[in-house]
Amino acid sequence: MAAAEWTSWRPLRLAEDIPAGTLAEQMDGGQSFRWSREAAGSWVGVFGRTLAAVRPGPQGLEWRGLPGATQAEADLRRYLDAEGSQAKLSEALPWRSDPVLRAARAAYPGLRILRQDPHETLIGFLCSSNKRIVQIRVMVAALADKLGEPLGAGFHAMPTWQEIARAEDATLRACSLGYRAAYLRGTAKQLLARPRWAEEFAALPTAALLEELQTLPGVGPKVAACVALFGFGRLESFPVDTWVVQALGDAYGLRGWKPAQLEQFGKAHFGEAAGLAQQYLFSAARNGLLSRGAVIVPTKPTRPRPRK
DNA sequence: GTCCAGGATTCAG
DNA sequence: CTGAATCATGGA
Repeated sequence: MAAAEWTSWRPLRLAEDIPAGTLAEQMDGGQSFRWSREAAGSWVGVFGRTLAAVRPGPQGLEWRGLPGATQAEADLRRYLDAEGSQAKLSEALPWRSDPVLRAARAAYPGLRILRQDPHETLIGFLCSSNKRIVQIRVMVAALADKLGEPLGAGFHAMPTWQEIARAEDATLRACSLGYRAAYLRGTAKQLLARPRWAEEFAALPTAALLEELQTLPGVGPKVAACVALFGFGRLESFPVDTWVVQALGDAYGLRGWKPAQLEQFGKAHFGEAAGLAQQYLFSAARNGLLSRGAVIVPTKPTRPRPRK
């Protein structure tokens, strides 16, 4: 197949700069499963029907896309919150009185919640249960490559519910979905009968949205919270996963609390942008920056010790 | 071989 | 209602 005909790299002006480390965490930190790192330190991925690449440059973030994709820049700007609407929400988080949040926030300055498509977010997190992020990326990539509409340069859009419903069992099995294949099938079957579901869901207040999402097979409290946060822009949504359980247990002394209790704590403690706080904590915990009630500041990259 | 993974569902009590 | 078992798959 032909090599991608990219536009040249161009600056993407952001209200606030994204440091390279934060960009990596934002593109590959479990919000979206559609970005991959290229050799030159850039990130390439698909969101909606837009193919784009981004990289940190000397003057700030740079991007490129396919020629003729006239909406790509506007789409990317919205996707990355280029206008900075989350900046004041982040500023308003209780980081001044909360040393754990302060450290996590300082570790990933400029980290934002990606504004993703509800459909794509739902598919991604339907695949997410009991899987590592790298493995989720493999599943989602296989779904797109085998079932999604070709976008050129070998990239594909996420499959529609119809494309998922029509797929052969063998095709889904080849995506390494395991028991999650039934989640996708079941949700596809329900939402096929409801083509405007995303708009209908978007009109609901957050509590009702979370409830409605959980009527779908494969969607429990945690997946619903992720879809509400990343796909519907509900910044107050507070997903409680294994990393957040660990972070709140270790660094906040909440060991033994059940997920529902931790969710309530998170919403009460962090407020209207609890989901953004959650993402700071999630990233810090997953990268080993929180432990045992203290915030660990790494001095050197830890290297696995040779074992006998 | 064992254990675990951005959990959800089903079943027993 | 709560807690435990089960669910496919791949990597460490």
